[in-house]
Amino acid sequence: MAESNANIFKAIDAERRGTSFEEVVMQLREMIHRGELRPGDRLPPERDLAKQLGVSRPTLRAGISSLAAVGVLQPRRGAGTFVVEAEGPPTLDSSALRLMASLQRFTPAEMFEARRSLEMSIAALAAERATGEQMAEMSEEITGMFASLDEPEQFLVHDMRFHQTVAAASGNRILTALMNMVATILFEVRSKTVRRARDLKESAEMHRAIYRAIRDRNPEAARDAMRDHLMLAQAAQEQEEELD
Amino acid sequence: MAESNANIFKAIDAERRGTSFEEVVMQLREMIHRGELRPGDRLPPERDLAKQLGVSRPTLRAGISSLAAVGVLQPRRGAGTFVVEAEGPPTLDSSALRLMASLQRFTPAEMFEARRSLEMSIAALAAERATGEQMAEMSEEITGMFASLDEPEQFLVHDMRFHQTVAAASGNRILTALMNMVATILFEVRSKTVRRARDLKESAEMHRAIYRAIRDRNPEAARDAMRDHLMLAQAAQEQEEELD
DNA sequence: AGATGGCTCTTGGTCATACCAATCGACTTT
DNA sequence: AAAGTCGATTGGTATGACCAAGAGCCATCT
Repeated sequence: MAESNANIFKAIDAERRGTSFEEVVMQLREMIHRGELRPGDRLPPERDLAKQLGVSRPTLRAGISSLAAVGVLQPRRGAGTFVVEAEGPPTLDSSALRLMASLQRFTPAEMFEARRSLEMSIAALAAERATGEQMAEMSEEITGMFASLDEPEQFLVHDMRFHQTVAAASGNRILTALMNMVATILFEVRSKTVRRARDLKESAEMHRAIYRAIRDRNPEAARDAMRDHLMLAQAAQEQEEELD
Repeated sequence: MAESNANIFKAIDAERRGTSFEEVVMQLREMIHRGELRPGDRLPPERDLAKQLGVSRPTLRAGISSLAAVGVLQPRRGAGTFVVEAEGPPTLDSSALRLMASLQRFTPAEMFEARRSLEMSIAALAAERATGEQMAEMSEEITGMFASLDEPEQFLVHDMRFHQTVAAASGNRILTALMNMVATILFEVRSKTVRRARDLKESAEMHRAIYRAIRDRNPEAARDAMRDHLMLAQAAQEQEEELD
């Protein structure tokens, strides 16, 4: 029969021809990859772009939604759709990881361990590469921690900034982005539990140990200090959760 | 004027009321987080779900597109939309990282370094936790490498499977997922360059060194062996690129 | 002349509706 | 009973319209 022939052809032709909207996503990605779209650029209006790509506006919008979901595009009503600015610390959208955590039932211990692995590597790299400026910034954040031992909220800000600075000093933006992904999720958990001021002084001391190791250009010591710090932080977190 | 009053109220009321389609995404995410939607589950038909959530079908579809973009939902035409099965190695969609690489101009050296950091941690963990079964699997893949020294394509398959097995043995699915993200992108680069058979034997030997360290429950040795292996792989890759 | 307010146009956000295409299942036929 | 067929279900796309929020222009007022 002719129909079975058609099926055969379909099977042969099974080069996974994506749906039309996947085609749009691919087109846009390639435009970005080829540098035709640079950070901060504005895309043509949806109506024009849809015509230009030969698809309907809803289809185009589905593609834009996908790219917006991964944090690459940023539509602003009335203004246009923009390629996201690559400013500040590189951040990958953590929603994907958060959803995967829900689906696969990741344990907090697993997440802490992942963060520890990332930050230990980052600390070691920072010890090799940190500039004087970055080290000064770390020092300032530690000073800020000691100055806010009785203001947990403020302390947390300095804490996060310190880790950001170390990550920047590592010179590896990918590790930085991955660390941010994991840290964001852990932070959401942490912000739910009451922050007790008890351990803050000890925490600040451990940050100082990390800083000293980096300042002394001692990667192994930096790695160990970071491990000690995060192990303690995890223990404190788990202790707090038991009390709820 | 009444209008300026309205503006004032608007400013006060600035509780960042997300767009309607973001509301949909949030609803779906919470359903997943609360366990109402489990891996493999099928969502209600779009027409029904749209009515249920009080939005139009295009809006709902935009939300589904977003979640599909991060690999959580998987629409199948004619069948329905499913929550993705959490089977096999955990894999986060790498498109986000790939796009970020384009936007921020990540260097290959940076990506190699990120992979190295991740896999060194993974190897150390695997040395502590690998089961006998997993070690046997590693051994088999190494055998496969030696058996395909003159078939680069086949060798590469065993290579990748070995690293997958080590990652699984690490017991940390987050690190595994992150490693896969980075490795996927590097693999895309690698598959473009011609694979020369010259170094395959040496590569296989280094894999064996990793395996032995894991078998001996020696985390430090495993970490070092993994570092040596990936450093050499990077050097070989860079050498090949010079020849193009 | 400069600043300020409002107006209008651009542009993303939403909706309703219709039709196409792939899949699945029940029914019919052999 | 097995296999093919047809129809219902369901995601994919298209058209067209309207709403809402910025942005920029212009007229008015100071």
